[in-house]
Amino acid sequence: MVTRTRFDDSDCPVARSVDAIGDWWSLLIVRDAFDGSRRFGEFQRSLGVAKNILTARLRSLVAGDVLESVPASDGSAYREYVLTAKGRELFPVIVALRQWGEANFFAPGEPHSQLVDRRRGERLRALEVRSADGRLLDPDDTTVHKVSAE
Amino acid sequence: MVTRTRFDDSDCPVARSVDAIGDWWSLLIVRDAFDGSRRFGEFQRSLGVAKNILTARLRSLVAGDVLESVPASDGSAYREYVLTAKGRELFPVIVALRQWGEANFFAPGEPHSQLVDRRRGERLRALEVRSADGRLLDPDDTTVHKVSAE
DNA sequence: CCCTGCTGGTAGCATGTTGCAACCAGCTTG
DNA sequence: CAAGCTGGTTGCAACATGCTACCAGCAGGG
Repeated sequence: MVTRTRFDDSDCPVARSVDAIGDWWSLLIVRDAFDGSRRFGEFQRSLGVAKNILTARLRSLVAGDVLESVPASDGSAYREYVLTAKGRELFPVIVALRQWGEANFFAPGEPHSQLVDRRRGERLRALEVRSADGRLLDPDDTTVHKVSAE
Repeated sequence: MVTRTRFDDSDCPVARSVDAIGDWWSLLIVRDAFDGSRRFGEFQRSLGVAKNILTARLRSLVAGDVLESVPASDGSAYREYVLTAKGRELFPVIVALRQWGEANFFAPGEPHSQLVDRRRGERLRALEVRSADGRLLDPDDTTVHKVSAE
């Protein structure tokens, strides 16, 4: 078999997530969905992706219950793609990638799109990994357990 | 051109991040690196990836300054791959993906690897997106600004 | 030093996936 | 009712992925 390796049976949640999002177009589609895009054409113009690819990605995101296809809100006969509850839970993932990109791929002052708090127009606080009792954690402060059953 | 589309000149930090990490394997390599893997063979056994693919991914991660290649710590003549500072900053991304996967792809009680606080052995707190002044934010509480120069 | 195995790759080939462009059917608006 | 939008599908060419075989340098025992 030469198909792309799948990770949907891995016991690592990271692997299953990566498998579900499928590819990077999918993540950018989700980003645009958070940003308000709903229609096929909106995604297509925003991303510049080929339409057949977009079709395939939207289908797989719908199949994976990240997006759902609903009747258009403007009353026309077309359809719209909106995030499901599961899809909205990807918000921290997108924010984390955004903050990593901002910190590492832009020169100081270089123009870029920025996610801000709507109420005050300010940048967001950097994401923090914390323990159950609230201590700030570095990678070294954590370890991976195999949980066989609980 | 039929090469995979690149996003390294996009003005969206999410797109540049996606471009830098490149593909699924890369993210799993980074996950393993956080988990303590250092040697080519460790990554290869852990991921089950073909060696030519692993070679290419390691090279691109090194080129992207996510990993660096250093002399082996055991004194042998081989090399090891360790996360750079930039690579360690991916920690929230991995944690976010892990939490999303845990919440959405495992039946209750289904065995899976789990990231825990080393000191207390407890699961981590869920990541929270917060405003600069500390309010908890939903996706709807945020909006994207184009910043032309600042 | 010599043989054997381990480590970390490279080379070649088959297949899958991506990207582009062309095409098309159903809306919908003047 | 005709022209253009919307949301696709199809075909083809190029590239990426996966598998297997191969191979060079190190390591360790005898």
